[in-house]
Amino acid sequence: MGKLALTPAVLALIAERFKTLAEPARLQLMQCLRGGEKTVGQLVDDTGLGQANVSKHLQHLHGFGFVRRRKEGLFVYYAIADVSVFRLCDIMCGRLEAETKARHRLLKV
Amino acid sequence: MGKLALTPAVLALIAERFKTLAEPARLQLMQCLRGGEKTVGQLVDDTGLGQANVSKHLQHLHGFGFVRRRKEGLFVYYAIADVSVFRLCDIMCGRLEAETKARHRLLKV
DNA sequence: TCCTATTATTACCCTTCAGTGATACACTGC
DNA sequence: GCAGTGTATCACTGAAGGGTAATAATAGGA
Repeated sequence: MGKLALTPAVLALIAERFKTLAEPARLQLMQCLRGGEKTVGQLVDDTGLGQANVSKHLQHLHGFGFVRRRKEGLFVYYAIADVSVFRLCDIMCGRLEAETKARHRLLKV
Repeated sequence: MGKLALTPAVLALIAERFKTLAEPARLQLMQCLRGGEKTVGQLVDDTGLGQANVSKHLQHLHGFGFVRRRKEGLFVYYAIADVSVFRLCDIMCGRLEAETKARHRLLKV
């Protein structure tokens, strides 16, 4: 594993960050930002979520360093701050596929 | 990214799995299982969590394929079913360290 | 069979948090 | 200044879920 000792305190920090990704709305926002930086309004339109809701989720993502923000006039542009998120999702997708295959095996046997 | 299309439905499934890891108690259990399979009682002793609590978390982890179980007499042995969890934690640890460094830079500048 | 040990389940309390409408704040142009 | 637009915050509600004590289910031994 990494260099950090996985004390309960560190595990709590890690859990906190997993929790940030454990929300469909936030994953949807990250997904929308894959194409490049976007304003809050664009994200509201693209996701169909409420404006207050999007703003709150963006604060959350920003607080944990998943996105960065850039203010330009009236608009605030948000962008992915760290591509590691997609590696995380990749691994989870791999698990999903493995689960599906396992279910298929169970049904066939 | 992976081969799966990241539709809202798939994102919900991914979020569900992140949520499973978004709990210090469950991470602690996984961490305890790194040394090899253990009984519920051993996990209760090692973590200091309540028996009902541990059992519930194990059901949760098992439901999403993070651990596997083997019954032997009175005891039930649980073990890690998929090492990808540790890759996920590794990435999160990397993010943690990056955050710490960023904070240091902010304090020094 | 009865007793004991291990694990799972139930019922409950309580906290956390997503979603929302209203409102406040920030910026631009008139 | 004022009006209008984009974003953030506040206050509130309802649902989801963790922790726990009590109880049930399961297995082994006397």
